Amino acid sequence: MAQQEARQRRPSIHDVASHAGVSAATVSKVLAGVATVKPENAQRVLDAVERLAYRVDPLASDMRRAKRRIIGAIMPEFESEFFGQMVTELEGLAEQRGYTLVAASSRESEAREKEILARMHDWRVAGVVLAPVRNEHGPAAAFMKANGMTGVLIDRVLSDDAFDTVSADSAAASAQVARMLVGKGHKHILIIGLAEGAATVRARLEGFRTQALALDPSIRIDVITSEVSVEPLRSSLRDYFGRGERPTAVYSLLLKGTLVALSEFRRRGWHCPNDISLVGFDDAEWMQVTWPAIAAVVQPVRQIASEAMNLLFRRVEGAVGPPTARLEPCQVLERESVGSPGNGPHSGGGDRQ
Amino acid sequence: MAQQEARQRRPSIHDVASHAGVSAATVSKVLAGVATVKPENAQRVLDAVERLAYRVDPLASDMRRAKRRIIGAIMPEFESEFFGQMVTELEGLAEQRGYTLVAASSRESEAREKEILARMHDWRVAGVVLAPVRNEHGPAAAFMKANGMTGVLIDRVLSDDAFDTVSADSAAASAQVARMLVGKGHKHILIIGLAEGAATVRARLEGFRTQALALDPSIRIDVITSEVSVEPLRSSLRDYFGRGERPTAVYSLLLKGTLVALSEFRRRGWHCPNDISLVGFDDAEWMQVTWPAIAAVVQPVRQIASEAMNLLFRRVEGAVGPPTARLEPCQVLERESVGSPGNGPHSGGGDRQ
DNA sequence: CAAGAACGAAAAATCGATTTATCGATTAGA
DNA sequence: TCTAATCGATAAATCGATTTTTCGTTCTTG
Repeated sequence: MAQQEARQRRPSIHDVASHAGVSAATVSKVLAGVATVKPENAQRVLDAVERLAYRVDPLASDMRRAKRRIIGAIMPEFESEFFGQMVTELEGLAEQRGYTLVAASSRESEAREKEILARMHDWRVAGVVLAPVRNEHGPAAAFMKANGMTGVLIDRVLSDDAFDTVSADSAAASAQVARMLVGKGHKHILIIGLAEGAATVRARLEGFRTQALALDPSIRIDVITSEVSVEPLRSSLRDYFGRGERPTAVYSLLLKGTLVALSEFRRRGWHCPNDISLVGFDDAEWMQVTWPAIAAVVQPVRQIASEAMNLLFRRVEGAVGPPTARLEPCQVLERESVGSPGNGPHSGGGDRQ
Repeated sequence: MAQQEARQRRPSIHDVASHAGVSAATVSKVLAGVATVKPENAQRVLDAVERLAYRVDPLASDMRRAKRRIIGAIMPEFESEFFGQMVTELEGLAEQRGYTLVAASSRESEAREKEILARMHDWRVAGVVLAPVRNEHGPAAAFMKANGMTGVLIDRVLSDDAFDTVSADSAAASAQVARMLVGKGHKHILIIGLAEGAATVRARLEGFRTQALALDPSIRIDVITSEVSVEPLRSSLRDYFGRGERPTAVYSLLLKGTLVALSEFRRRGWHCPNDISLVGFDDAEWMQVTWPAIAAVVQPVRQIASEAMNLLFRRVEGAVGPPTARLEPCQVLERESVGSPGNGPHSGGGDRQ
């Protein structure tokens, strides 16, 4: 009977206190490592904790303090490798500091983003890592500002006047892609992307354009973007190729664009890199096992996550001062999907590494 | 000053009460929709709630009840599409019921899995959706049992004597793959997988073997598995091909195996499906844009998630009775990576759809 | 030896809600 | 008319911790 009861209800701090013959306050102090406890009593508390298998209730523990030991994370999606890794990293980092990470997906919707933020505000999270759907000027960031929440913005942001930001150095990476493509002799390059109204996309675009034109002013750069989803992008691309445009290389500013480009190449029977070269922003595991392997810009997920958490906890602990805007360097992987133009179309598939 | 204070401290139920000229208990009742409140007072409460922009603190609200409105989800990883989608689905489902989902990654470690579970127990979660690293007999499930937690096991499980289970019907899907491959005339098939000690893997293996042998008793089925990680699998596969084994088709029991197989094919310059056919368990977006598109078994993520949550909440609400073991049907996508054997090796790369 | 500092621990207040017990006023029944 | 039942609302207990306040000893020190 007693056993069953013990199995049912978790022991509280008072159970430990009575078993140890001290008050609840003393138990709390021992567990918090406060020195003003007689060693003898401390030992008895520890024994009782051991015997009852007592563990503090984080929810009750968080009740009293204004900032709870919870960190919120909002990602546009969980399905991609990038955000999946990001959540994993953030989770580990929060855990290391004794915090619990609550992650939610905005599913690429700004309305949902704001709702999630409101829920997290209800939970009185100590801080939020927000990867906005569009950019730092969305309603979510405004909500955070209006409610005095502490947070860090990552990924699709450049800089903000209220929050620290951390993102990949898109412009530098794009410039490197430009050097690679122009260096290979490409003179007509197509860039595809989802505009998202995002400063990041513009940075990628301008980073590329500036560098490419600096290297070769006569270069032709076409741009196809879509405001909303990937499907319009797909049809625009189809139209573009349909009316006879023949760039020798395509640079996709985002992963989904890379998939779209590949599937359009498929439709037309074009092979990389003989018929056309391809580079994509964002790496994925499959890109190195396909034939050809796809050249990609690798975003420094770990660095972004770690830097974001550092900045966030600095603010959580009360640091003041103007917000910082960090850019973490990317790595550009040159793989088989990039070659020199003019090898002639359909020159056979025998190009191995 | 007062404004700043108001901006700093969130209004509590007592603030609402005093603004409405009633007691906190009345506010609580109005918000809970209890009928024993004078309409006039209810209106005043609602007005005060509106004016102060009051929102219930879920943490305080959950304090009193034994089961909090939190659902825990433990996945082996977040990086793959399958588990990413799974978390997204579970999150939405929990949200619909007014619960908060706390997701954590066990990072393929049983030790971590148990630790996470202990943390969730500390949080007094109402229930847990656990996708175990190995199977239903691991230490995590034992912990749940020992502590009387309510939960549902998904994915790498078949059935359990304590918890409801939901997983894809691996055996049936594998049988379908067998019909596909045998029907195409394959007589020497290699199966690769990570054993994981998992009943699911065995189900996939046996489902295939049974069906294949039933259709053609003379068929040769080789099996390569690795207990721990993918790297041993890769070297085993390399050895296998190295010593001259030439199956005409490979069936990978898991996504990572599909990637390994593809990269080995690459190394040897083999093309699908002319040199060898390939089918993988688990679909991914990229599989339909590569050349060739990779045939795959699609797991019914939404159905698994939805069924798991239904079962879980039934238990949370107190349903008793023997645990059920659900198997959700998969879909097998026959794509270009599967062909008939004997088209001869290296017959050129011109095989388009 | 008495007054005060120092120490350790218990008692009580607190966090923000929910729920139970209590209480006052109105209405019904005898 | 007096008691009992009913209704609506408030006060108080509760959840499980933490933190502040209070209190009783012991140890100094003048």
